[in-house]
Amino acid sequence: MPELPEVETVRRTLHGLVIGKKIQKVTIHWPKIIKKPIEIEQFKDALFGQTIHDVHRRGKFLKFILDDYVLVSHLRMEGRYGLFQPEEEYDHHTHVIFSFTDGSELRYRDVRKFGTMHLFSKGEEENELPLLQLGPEPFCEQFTAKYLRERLNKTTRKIKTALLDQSVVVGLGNIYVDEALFRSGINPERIASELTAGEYKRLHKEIISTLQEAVEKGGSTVRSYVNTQGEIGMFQLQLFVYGRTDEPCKKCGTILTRTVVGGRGTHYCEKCQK
DNA sequence: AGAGCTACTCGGCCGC
DNA sequence: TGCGGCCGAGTAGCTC
Repeated sequence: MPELPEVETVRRTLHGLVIGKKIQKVTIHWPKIIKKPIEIEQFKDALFGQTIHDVHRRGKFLKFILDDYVLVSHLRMEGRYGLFQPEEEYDHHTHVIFSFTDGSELRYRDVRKFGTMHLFSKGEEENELPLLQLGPEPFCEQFTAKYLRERLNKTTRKIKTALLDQSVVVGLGNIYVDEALFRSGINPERIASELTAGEYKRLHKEIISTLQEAVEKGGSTVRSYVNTQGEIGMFQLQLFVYGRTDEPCKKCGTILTRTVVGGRGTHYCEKCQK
């Protein structure tokens, strides 16, 4: 389940693989991945002859910057990209293939078929869904503790649910939201409006540092990798709480608790998080 | 009218 | 072995 650090790692790796490549053909095996334009022949026609000039990221979305278009791609839980040669075999989970004029192919594989692609004329993508209502990037100066507190101090939602809302701040998913709340000492079930200014300050700091450390590890120590399938992936990082139900807290030794918040499996320490 | 729910997408996987 | 239920990111559409 790629969140901001994983998507950023994929972006950096993709950048080195596909910049300058010109699309000669697009093959689509599962049309429902393509959300815009609805008519996939239009999608293919638009991409024919387009060169990939850059790969950007907005929240958990990848943006392929082409001559006249921007391809916005979301990996959802299991979407993966990989660069291949045409003679390499692919399985039935490979749904979209971009064939380049140099003979290589960028393939999109997605076991659950949840991923999406939207094609926009250049410049229109930020003004339409799915990018339109995204909140600030966690590393931009617009994302301050004051912003976070003012954005959430009237909501009755639980803090975890609010932080997963991409219109508040982009990039957090189920793993890093649990990690950031642990590091902040805040119980995920707390009502967002009931957090103190001090807690918002701590939370803001830990959201940034949790994501920043993961990006740094994805980019250096841990590194992105290309698996045996030739796909870009990332090694799992050291986590404090996510997926550690019934294991001891790394700070206090208390056995970690699992609950469900907003329909999401939630991992936390009852002693460290108040 | 804005906020907050629920359904929906999908298939691997788990438990009965 | 077969089957129903679960999981999850984001959006549409609903309710209040």
